[in-house]
Amino acid sequence: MGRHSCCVKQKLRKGLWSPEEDEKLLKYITRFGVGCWSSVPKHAGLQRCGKSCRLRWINYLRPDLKRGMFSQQEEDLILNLHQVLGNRWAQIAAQLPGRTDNEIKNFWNSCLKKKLMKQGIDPNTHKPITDNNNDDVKEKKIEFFDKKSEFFPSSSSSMPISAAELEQTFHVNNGGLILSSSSSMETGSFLTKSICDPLFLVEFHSDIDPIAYNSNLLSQFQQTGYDTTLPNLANFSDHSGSKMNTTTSFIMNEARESSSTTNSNSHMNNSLSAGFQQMTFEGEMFQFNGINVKSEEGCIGQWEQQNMHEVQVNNASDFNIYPMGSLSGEYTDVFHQI
DNA sequence: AAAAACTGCAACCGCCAGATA
DNA sequence: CTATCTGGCGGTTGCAGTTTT
Repeated sequence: MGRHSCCVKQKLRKGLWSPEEDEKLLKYITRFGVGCWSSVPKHAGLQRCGKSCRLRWINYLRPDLKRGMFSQQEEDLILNLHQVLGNRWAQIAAQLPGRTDNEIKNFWNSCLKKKLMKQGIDPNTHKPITDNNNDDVKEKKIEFFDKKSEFFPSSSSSMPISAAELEQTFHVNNGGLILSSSSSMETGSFLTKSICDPLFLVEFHSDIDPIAYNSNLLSQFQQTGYDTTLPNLANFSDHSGSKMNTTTSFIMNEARESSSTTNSNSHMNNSLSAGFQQMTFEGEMFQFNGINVKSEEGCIGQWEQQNMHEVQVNNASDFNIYPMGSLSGEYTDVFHQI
């Protein structure tokens, strides 16, 4: 009650730190280490409050800070972490070595937030911005900026004619995996679907053997009733931004209870009958969860009674893989014929 | 060239929880 | 048990540099 702010005392300096002040603080911390911040100003000869010293050290002087722009990988990670954690900047920063909560918060507010809004995504919920507030409405469509040539540089002559011709909607309650594009998604229409995933936000890094990853980390979920089938990651890109060149296949866990809304214009034959659904991708370019991929000739994706969805693809470009877990919500699903 | 608007970011503020007297 | 102190956190502000008018 009635507690004074730490900087209330008249003699304490405020505002930007001078190089001299930085030097004093750096010298002191280097020599004595981080301890009681309230005593630091006195011992270091600074006219600052302890809180200010702490902040200056954490956000600027700490030797392990990473400087410069955020990489694409960092940006992707922040987006995914924010989707799970919300504005818990300290927790997000803990996953990004060398970055501070303040830095990430600023980056979010000045850049990422605007980016998402430009894409028609609510930065708070990470869901498409809707015309109404009815949470029961599962299918939301967003029109994106017409920058098709950026995203599909090699197939401009066969661009989608309209969103109506492209979209295929269905609900999924157990997606099993989130695949997210590393570049911003700027064309076409998005549809949302529910997910509940067995893994919790683990990134694949280049130094992780994806096969070992599958076998080791998935085992703990196999008693939970989740179907833990995951893609063969050996041929997928790691998070370094390299591209997948080889033909590969993956199995996508699909809905436990699935329902679909078919669209006769779609290239997919997607039926609700008898619990068996099949999607055919015959050498087509399409997007899967924001990934720009091309299916192999004659490839058939099946969405069967067991709720499995298998698609063979090749020539995917620029994507990252995020297994997410213990998360119920909605995420974007995209199927585009190019 | 000058003023206004915009942007990025460092730093402050107030609140909270845990520790301590 | 209560009051106070301290560190940590997220929201916000204000400044300096840049871009636009």
